[in-house]
Amino acid sequence: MTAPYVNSSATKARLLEAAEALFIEHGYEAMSLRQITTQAGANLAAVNYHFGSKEALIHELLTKRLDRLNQERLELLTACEQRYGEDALDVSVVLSVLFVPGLRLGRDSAGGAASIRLLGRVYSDPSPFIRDYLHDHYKPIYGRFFDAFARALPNLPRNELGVRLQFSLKALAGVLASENMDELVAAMCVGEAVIDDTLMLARLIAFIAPMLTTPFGQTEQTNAVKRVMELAEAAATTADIPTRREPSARR
Amino acid sequence: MTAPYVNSSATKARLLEAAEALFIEHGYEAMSLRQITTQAGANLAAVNYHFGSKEALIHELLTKRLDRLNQERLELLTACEQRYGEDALDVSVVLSVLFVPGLRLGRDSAGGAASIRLLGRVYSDPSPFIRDYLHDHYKPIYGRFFDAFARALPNLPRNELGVRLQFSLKALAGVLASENMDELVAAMCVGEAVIDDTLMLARLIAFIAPMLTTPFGQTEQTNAVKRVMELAEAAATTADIPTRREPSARR
DNA sequence: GTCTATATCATGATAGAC
DNA sequence: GTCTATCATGATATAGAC
Repeated sequence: MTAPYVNSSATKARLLEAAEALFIEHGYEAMSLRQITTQAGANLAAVNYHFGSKEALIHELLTKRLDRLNQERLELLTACEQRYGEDALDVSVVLSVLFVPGLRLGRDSAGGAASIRLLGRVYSDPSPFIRDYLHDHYKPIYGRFFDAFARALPNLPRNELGVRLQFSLKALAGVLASENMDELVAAMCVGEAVIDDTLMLARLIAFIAPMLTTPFGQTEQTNAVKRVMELAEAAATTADIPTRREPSARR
Repeated sequence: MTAPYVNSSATKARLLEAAEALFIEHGYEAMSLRQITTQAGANLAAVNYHFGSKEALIHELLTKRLDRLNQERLELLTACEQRYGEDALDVSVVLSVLFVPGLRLGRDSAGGAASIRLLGRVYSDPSPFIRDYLHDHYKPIYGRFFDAFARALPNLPRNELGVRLQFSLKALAGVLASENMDELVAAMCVGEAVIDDTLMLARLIAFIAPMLTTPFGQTEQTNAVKRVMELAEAAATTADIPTRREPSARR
């Protein structure tokens, strides 16, 4: 019911399809109207006729995908809270709520697993147009999920949670944007009986969750950094002045 | 001694400086020769005269920075192994060895903290030219650090270590590429007496290390994913067909 | 409504005067 | 070494034929 876009010609749909593939492959700046139209078997001017501009095309493309994605995320979070209780959700569950709709998005698309890379592209595309779009369209759900994480991590100050969320999201963006996600996923699940979506998401969450849940103190890391810094300083000085005897060494 | 580049005119140095700033700010594709030359106060043809092409300019820029950076990383790793013993290095120390030279790189550059963003740009730039460059110039040090991590994590199979390293590096790239690294770092260190490099690196390592050290099993995450998936399926079916009883779903 | 042809602009690169 | 002038190419966007 409710076909995705009703008032569109076949070429318009093909343009969206081609644009999505090229966006995933090359990013916003690097994809040209020529590539889009030739890959869609349409005329060069087709994009401007059907959408008005390149930006408008991408905007429609992202809106069609991400707005629905975020809507599903919100509904799923509400459903989880109603089912299990607001304060009973742990970090893994909230992360699942964020990731499961992304997987479902990839399911009904042509690309399949490639649609997850669409998310990675969007998160990491350097074009300001894409950044602004993300900023605007993620604001509404950010606060909602922030609260969910805050309840799952009651001992974490809100400042700290904000920082960790920022880090986690950027780290996730880096992971999703990778060229060879498929190989990574395959290698990730080596030795497992079946490579299904559940396992893949579980591994991804097992990878991201520790960034949020790891305890506070970093005295161990501070000591490590200090020791290495001392060695680096020593090496830098002895590199210029070779007449030195200490075992600190210069290579 | 041995000045970095001896046979260069002043304008060539200014071109490199301007190119670096623009590369950090906008990335490879988005920076134009016109921007570079005007910002350097040079003529439009200056880049092609001094370097031969835009690619050659970036290549020289990156080589000047990253090759030295990686060299310092290798030397520092060797120094650490000699000082503390090959099998005594833990994950935090090896990560420190990777990060400390990056910080020193930023120290003597004009940009200061901006030079860390140079690394982020390089890691996340979508241009194939940059990707190829990274691939070629990081191969030599990858094996060396892989072995170091393998000794620090003796219970981790090599397959698994490879996957986790790939993930960690991509996550790090996502973090470093962020537009607002400065704010993040500031927020990251809120409540601390002094915001120095040591503390910043310690926090970064405390953030990255858990991805490598977190124990194996993900049954908890698998359960979370399964529960959320069930709710998602249920929501999807009831949304379209309110009169349905089976939980198997049709989409 | 759709596509052909074209306009306008910016890019990287080159040739040649000085 | 540096500059001006120019090239060929590819970018987005528009006018107008059918």
